[in-house]
Parts: sequence; C-alpha cells; structure tokens
Amino acid sequence: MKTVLMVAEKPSLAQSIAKILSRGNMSSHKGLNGTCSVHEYTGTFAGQQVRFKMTSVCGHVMTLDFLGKYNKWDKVDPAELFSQAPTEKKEANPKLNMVKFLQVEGKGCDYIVLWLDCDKEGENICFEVLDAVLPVMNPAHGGDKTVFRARFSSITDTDICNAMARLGEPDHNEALSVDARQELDLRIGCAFTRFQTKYFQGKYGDLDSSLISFGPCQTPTLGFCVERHDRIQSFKPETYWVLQAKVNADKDRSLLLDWDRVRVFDREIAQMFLNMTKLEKEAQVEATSKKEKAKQRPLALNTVEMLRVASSSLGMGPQHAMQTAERLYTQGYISYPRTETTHYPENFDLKGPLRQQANHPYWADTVKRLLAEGINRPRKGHDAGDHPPITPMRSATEAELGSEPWRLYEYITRHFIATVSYDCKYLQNTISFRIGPEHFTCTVKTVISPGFTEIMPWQSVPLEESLPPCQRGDTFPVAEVKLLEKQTSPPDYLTEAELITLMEKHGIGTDASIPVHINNICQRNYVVVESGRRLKPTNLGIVLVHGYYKIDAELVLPTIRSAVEKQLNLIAQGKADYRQVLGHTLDVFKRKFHYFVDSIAGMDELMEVSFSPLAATGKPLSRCGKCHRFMKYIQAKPSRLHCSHCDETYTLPQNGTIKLYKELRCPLDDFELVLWSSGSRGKSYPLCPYCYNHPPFRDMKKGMGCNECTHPTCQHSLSMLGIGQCVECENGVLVLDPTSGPKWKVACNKCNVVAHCFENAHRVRVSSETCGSCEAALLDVDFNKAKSPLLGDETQHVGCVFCDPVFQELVELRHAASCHPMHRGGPGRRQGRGRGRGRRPAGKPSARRPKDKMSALAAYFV
DNA sequence: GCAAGGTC
Repeated sequence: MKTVLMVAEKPSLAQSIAKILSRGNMSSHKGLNGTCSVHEYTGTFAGQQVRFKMTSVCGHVMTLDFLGKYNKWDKVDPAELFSQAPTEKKEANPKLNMVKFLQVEGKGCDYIVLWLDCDKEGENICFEVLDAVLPVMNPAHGGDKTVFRARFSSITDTDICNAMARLGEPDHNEALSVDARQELDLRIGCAFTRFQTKYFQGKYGDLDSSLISFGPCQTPTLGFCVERHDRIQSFKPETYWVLQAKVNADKDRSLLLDWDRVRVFDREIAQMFLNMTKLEKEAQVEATSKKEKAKQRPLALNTVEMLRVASSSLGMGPQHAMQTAERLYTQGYISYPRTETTHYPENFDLKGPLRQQANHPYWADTVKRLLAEGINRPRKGHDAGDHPPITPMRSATEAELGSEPWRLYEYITRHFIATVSYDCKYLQNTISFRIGPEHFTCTVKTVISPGFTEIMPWQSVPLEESLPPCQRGDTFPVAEVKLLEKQTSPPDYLTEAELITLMEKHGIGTDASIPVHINNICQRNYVVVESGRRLKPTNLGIVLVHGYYKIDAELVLPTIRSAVEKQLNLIAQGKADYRQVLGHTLDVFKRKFHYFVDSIAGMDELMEVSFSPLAATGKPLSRCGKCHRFMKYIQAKPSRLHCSHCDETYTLPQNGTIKLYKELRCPLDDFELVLWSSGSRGKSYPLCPYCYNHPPFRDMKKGMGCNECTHPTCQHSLSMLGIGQCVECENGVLVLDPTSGPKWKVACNKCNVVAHCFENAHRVRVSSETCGSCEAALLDVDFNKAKSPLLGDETQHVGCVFCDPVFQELVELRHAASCHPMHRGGPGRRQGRGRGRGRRPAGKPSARRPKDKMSALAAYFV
C-alpha cells in the first residue's frame, strides 16, 4: 500500500485536519522530537487505497544566517554584509530536530500533501519541508505527480474536504518572495545594527543599551513613538473661550447647554458673544428631535484587537498578553490566538461554544437567554483566510486559570458573547435653543435595549436623566450665561494600543510579530512603558530617530517596509525576477548604508548632547595590566571596563555584579582580577578582564572566567579549583567557589548547578589527590572547632564530596542529586588523570558515562 | 551580540 505524507504548519492543525479527514478514525503517536505528532489512517488517494500520515512542523524549519566567520563583529566590515558575506540556511530550532524528524517520517512515502498555512510564509515552509523530505521519499513512477498543495481558508469540515478534493501545487514564486524578504532583512538589519552599535558604544559610556539595533520594523515602530514625543514637545497651548449657558428646566433641575460654535480663539469676539446673550432672560426652544440610534456589537475578535484591549483595559503588555493567550490555547480554553480574521465562516458552529458558557456563574443568564431566544448573526468582518476569530472553547473560572489568564479569558469570552448579541439601542433626544442670536443644544441618550452592552458593561451608554418634555416655541428661563477660558492641551505619549493600530495600518509586522517589535524597542531602552501603558521614548530613542531624520528620513519612515513589500509582491505574483529584485533592493540599501556611514557625524552631534564619552563614565575599579593605571567600570549596558590611558575596552558578563577581587592579578597579563557574582543563585567566580576578551589558550573561548581557564598552575584556574563533572550538564565541571566561605559552594562552570557544602568550615582547598572511585578531586576541609561535624576533636578531613560518607552528609546538590554518577552506580570518569595534567578538561564526557540517566538509575537499583 | 518571520 502506498503512503501519503501530509504536513501542517503546527501540531494542533495536523490533529484537527487529520480528525476531519479520517472522520475521527486515526491512530496517533508522538514524533521523535516530542513536540510533533503523527496521525495515521487509511483512505483513498488518486483512486487507490493508501495509508495517510498526517504530521506537522513548528513554523519555519529553517532560518537564514551568515556563514559563521561573518558573524565575528570585529573581523568583518558591516558593509560586506550587503553582498560579499554568503548566507546559509540553518535549522530554525535545532532542539526540535525537524529535518531529521521529517526524514524519518517521510522515508518511503510515495506522495506528499502540503497543508501549510495559506500565506506567503506557509508557501515558503512548503519548500523547506520538500527540501528535507523529497530526497528520502520513494521516486516518482514515470512522470507521476508526487507533490501536492492543499489550499484551505478555514479549519472546517467542508473547507478541509474541498481542499483535499482539489489539490494544487505549491507556489514557488510566493516562496521566493519570502526568501528575498529574509535575505533583505538579514543583510540590511545586521549591517546597520553592527555599524551603529560599534560606532556609538565605542564612544559613549551611558547609552545603557546592550545593542543599538536597526530593523525595517522596529525602527519605524520607534519612529511612531518619537513622532508623538516631538508633537508634545513642539506643542504650543492656545487659549480659547467657550460660552456656557444654563437654563432652568423646573424648580430643582437645570440643563447645561452646548454652544453650537463650540469655541472661539479670539477673546474679544468671545466677549462680544457673551455681551449679546448674557442679558437674555429666556432661552427659546427652536426644535426638538428624537432619534433612535444603535451602538454596534463588536466584530469578532482577532489578535491585534485582543492585544489592544489587553493593553488599554487590562494593563497587559502585548508580549505578555500573547503568551497568556497561547497558554489558554494550548490548554484548550480558547481557539488559536493568532489570526487576522474578524469574520466567522458561514458554517461555523457558534452555538457550541456559547452552550459551553450556559452555566458560567458570571454570564449564565445572558447566555441562556441568547440560546433560548436565538442568537444574532455576527457582523460581517474581514476574512483573511487564516484562522477563525478568537473564540472561547471551554468554560473556565478564575480559580481554575489564575488571576491574569482569567482576566484575558473573561475578556475573550465576553467579547465572543457580545458578537452574537444584539446591538445596543438608544434614543437620542435633542433640544435646540436660541438665546439672543446664539444657538445652543442639549442632548441626552436613553437606553431602549442594552443588547451586547449587558455582557460588555464598560461599553454601556451612560445613564442620563431624560430631557423635560417641550416643543418648538417653548421657553426656559436662563439661569446663567458665562464665558469659560480654556487652553488646548498637548497630546499624551502614544499608548501601546495606539501604536498597535499604527503598525497595523502601515503594515509594520504581523499579528504574531507586532508584540515582538514593541518588546524590542523596550528592551533596547529606546522607550519605556509608563503608567497607562504609554510609551515614552528615552534620550537614546529620540536621538536615534532625530539622527535618521537628519541623515536619511526613509530609514525611519513607515514606508520603508511597505516599499520593500511592494517589490516582494512582484516576485510573489511572478511579475519580477527574484534575483533582480533582491539585487536591486540590496543595492539601494547598500548606497543608503554608505551614505549613512559617511554622514554619521550628523547623528553623533545629537548623541554628544545627551551622552557622555567613555572616558568620562564609570568608576575606577581594577588596574590595567598594560599601563597599571585604574580602569573604569561602566555599569550601564553593555557593562565593561575601560582603560582611558590605553583607550581599550574590555567587555564583562552582562548580568550580575562586578567587584574587585582582592587586588589579585592574572599571572598571564598582570590585569587585576574582578569577581563576578549573580544575585539569584549566589554563584560567583573571578575573571581576568583581558583573558575574558582575549582567550589565552587554544581550548578557551571568548567570555570565559577563571573557572573555565585551563592555566595549569594559576590558583584561580579550573585546573586548580575544579572538582569533577557536573551532575546535570554534559560539558560542565563543578568548581569550588573560593570566595563563598563560610557557606562554601561548588558551582558548575557551564550551567546553573550550585551545590552548597560545609557550612562550618573556615578553610576549603582542592587537593591534588583524586577519588579512587569517581575520580573527582578530593577536598581538604578545616572545620570550626566548635561546630565540627567530625568525630572527637577532629577538625580536618580530606575526602570526595560525592563518595566520602562524612562529606556526603554535608553536601546538598541543588538539582537532581540522583543524577550524579555516585547514584548511578559506579565510577563515571576515566582513570588516571592527575592534577596539572589536564585533569578536568571540559567538553569531554567520560567514555564510561552511561548513555542515559534512566538506564543508569536502573543499573543502580539492580 | 545583529533582522523578521514562523511556532512551543
């Protein structure tokens, strides 16, 4: 029997589609990566009985990057990134092992049907899947077609079955347009980012951003925030005047009237209007009107609207809201949360989800009434053909979900119920008045039927007292006419919700990536989120945008994205050649880049005003090994040491704190050591600023501290303080933290493992002896006399932290102690490597180490 | 260390 491999874009879709096509008659198992499942069933395909295997990828299989050597910032001129630097496709998520997984499942299959999302990205993923799978599939017999594309616009039985009945071919042009986009984004983004970062971080010490990034989405996003800032700055308040009239409706009620001219900006003219009306005793009713009006129920919910409301009404940032929605989705409470669509398909079962809510303590009454009296058809929205609007799938309570997820779920559910509710109907009563020559009106709204506002009370029409009955020609006594002096006020900073709207309008980012871009400009310290989730640009953000305006405004205008996208669409439609468009666009941006580099002084002038040069920032901390003068420690991101005499900068670890380490020096370069420590885990190790940036030995890499240093005799090195292989990670070594006494600690030099040991020792040394059974270095411990855990008057003991019965009691391994070789039954290390002969080289797991932890445990329990 | 786009 032949086999048909079918691939969807995500595991959940593979399952839904397989369920529909197999009519629920399928068998499922997890794939080798533990994330994707394979659903199998038999059916007919091209007139024959076949076995179907439906599975999925997880988004893109591949990602684009430069060849390794072009990722060395100090060795490559960013200008080379526009053309010379070759790119390669790498697996997007190596942990998922997606290529291998696809090949295992695709091996021996005869046909492939691609069920990727029906957008350009999906089309591109089709070819990523084909690249992985075609080489292992059975070859086609005599011109037989083997590759098919299913096109569907919703995950409903009819759509999916129709797609299966009318299979087409993947669209190569659409896929190519995505390839072009990837390459453009990579080359342009990285070139500008590297140049800016190196240039400005090399000059200023207080930018407080780890990266001065540029991108065709993030930069215009920042641009919107700065544009609003500029409008606030340049705002000049204007004085205006409003005529306010009050009439007596009856004994104890007066009506406030709105002036038909609204306001005037000339004081004398305002005074003239006041003079013309203030002596009038009566207000004449000129007309009355009663209009029935409706407030429309909301459109079905899509992602950006959800994010807007989450930010503006729930105070949840887009990134956080998206993560929360995703959890609600994977737990089955809501439908897929990434969708542009605000329209339910005609055959969508609206009553099913609604029935789920019929017993909910908060809205059972509303839902039951809707079910009994009939629901209203949702308004016609936009159908992007991706996924149905966000819909609650299962009833839930706050206790079940927890406070934050509940608030989002509650909103989604109320919104859904509102979309099948009726519009809110209200009566708008207006009375038009004349006082002297001037006209005024008074308007009042009264609700006829609340409709959807019952379930979305924050949308209700506010309660107002109805107007007194009257008709044309009636008069009311004027209680007061006065002139109010007011001032126009500046706009406020952009709210996240407004920013999302702007991004959507200008096509910056997608529903899934909008939160990422907003998050980016926050993380880079270009904007900060203020109260009310308003985005206030920092000096850095402002200077960057003003700099782009000065040099090349196109770099920050929202059109930068849409202009490129226009070109890409030509590729997608087959109207332009991929190579030509790519080459041309790269050429344009290469020119822009060179012009930008040549004109960078213009932006620098702005930087100078806001930021301090490297030499003027930071506090003296440790001595330089070259000139022996103090170097300054710059704490602001990226934290580093700067020697102003040598004009050299040495980067430091980015998290945690840095202190001088007892004025001890590195034996290799005479630099004073500093001590890095992280608050959360209480981990610390010394490092040499020079070695950290210029690894002294071949087997070392950039960014290594003394706890990874292979110096054979230095007292701070891995060779001298290392104890044995880490209990959790593959390549790490547990190293004694010489500063941790009196609560001594041993920490892995690669992962987060920290072991506490010997609370009451005043001295701990790593001995040159090794343990006979596990080959770890022995520890030589001097305990406090009064608190010694040893028998009798003993205070000193030498032993293995893992195997010695005395020490074992005193050592507490933070993580999974049962994984240690000691508990796995027997020695886990090679014999015969003594100190000074590279006893503990990192990165070489022992030959005798059991393959997996379960078999090790099993061995132990036998 | 960089972009933006998928998705977990």
